[in-house]
Amino acid sequence: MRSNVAKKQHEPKTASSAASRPYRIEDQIGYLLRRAHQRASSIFQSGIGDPNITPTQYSSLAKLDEYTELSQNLLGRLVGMDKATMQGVVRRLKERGLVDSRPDPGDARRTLLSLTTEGQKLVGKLMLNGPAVSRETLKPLNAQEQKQLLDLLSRII
Amino acid sequence: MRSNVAKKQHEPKTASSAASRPYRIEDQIGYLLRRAHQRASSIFQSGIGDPNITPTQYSSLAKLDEYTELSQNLLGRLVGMDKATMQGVVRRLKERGLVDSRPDPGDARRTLLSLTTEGQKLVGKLMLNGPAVSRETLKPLNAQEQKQLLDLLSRII
DNA sequence: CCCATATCGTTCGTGTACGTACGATGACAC
DNA sequence: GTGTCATCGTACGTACACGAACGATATGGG
Repeated sequence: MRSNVAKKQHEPKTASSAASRPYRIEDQIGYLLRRAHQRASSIFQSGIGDPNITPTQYSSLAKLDEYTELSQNLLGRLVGMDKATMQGVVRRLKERGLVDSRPDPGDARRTLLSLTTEGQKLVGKLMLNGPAVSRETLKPLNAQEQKQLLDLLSRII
Repeated sequence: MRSNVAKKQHEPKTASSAASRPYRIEDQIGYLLRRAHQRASSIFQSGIGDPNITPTQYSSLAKLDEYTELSQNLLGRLVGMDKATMQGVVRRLKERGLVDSRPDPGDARRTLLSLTTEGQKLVGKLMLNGPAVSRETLKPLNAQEQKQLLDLLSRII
């Protein structure tokens, strides 16, 4: 017992002074979020039904389906994307003919975005797969844990 | 009660058949992970002590600090990065003089990576701020919830 | 020994994601 | 009205993340 204290003279790198656990990258929230997000994206890509649609594109299409018409800036706020990022996402969706735009008659700064007929058809199809993608991502957890995780995540956003 | 059934002929978009809740993007695990990861990255960037070090670079440096010398491929596996991604991360770290490399004497395919003196000094400084970054990210939750979240996340990776 | 197979690192292309800076427009105070 | 300030969309640069393809090197079976 006493020798235990004596040995402390040369602490290993991973030692934890005080009561806090050792600081390990693998236990940090940022690291875990990055890894979990990677896995979720991978499952999304293989399960949503169109390998060319990314998660951010999907959420943008879904929001446009919900609201019919939105300014680019507002859409960005609704799906949590920087306006510069939004610009690239919208450009690609327009290039593919999934989204259309027209100037806002009441505010010359704004561009109003909406789904094309093709965009509506696609998002309708993809949203059928949405629940299965979420289910697969959460599969390692039981029902209560799944709910807990969603709740905890939404509270740290 | 009976009229309720009759009305079902024209369900709104957000209707949920059966017992499942309506499918909303904001409640999906992938969406929440993306947003949470965004916030964590933002807190990291402003709190780690060097705005030019990214989360992936930080975890790479920390792992090299732990293992002294690693092949690029193995480092990538340890920090959960694609080898193509790893290549870019390592290139930038070498350009900044934080990481050094030498050919593996026993296997000509491998490159052994290690921290330079400057890299060691920097990672030592940054790791002092690591706990505060994690604490800030988890601040909206109490101690038990924080533990739960880390546990749930590690189980879906 | 030699060939098939696997691994390692690189390169290229695409798509997020963000910071910064810029011009154009709108809103408001004066 | 005119000037100031905020907002909207754009442009550019950097960094992650992944798939695909490639050359070089190891390795195991025959």
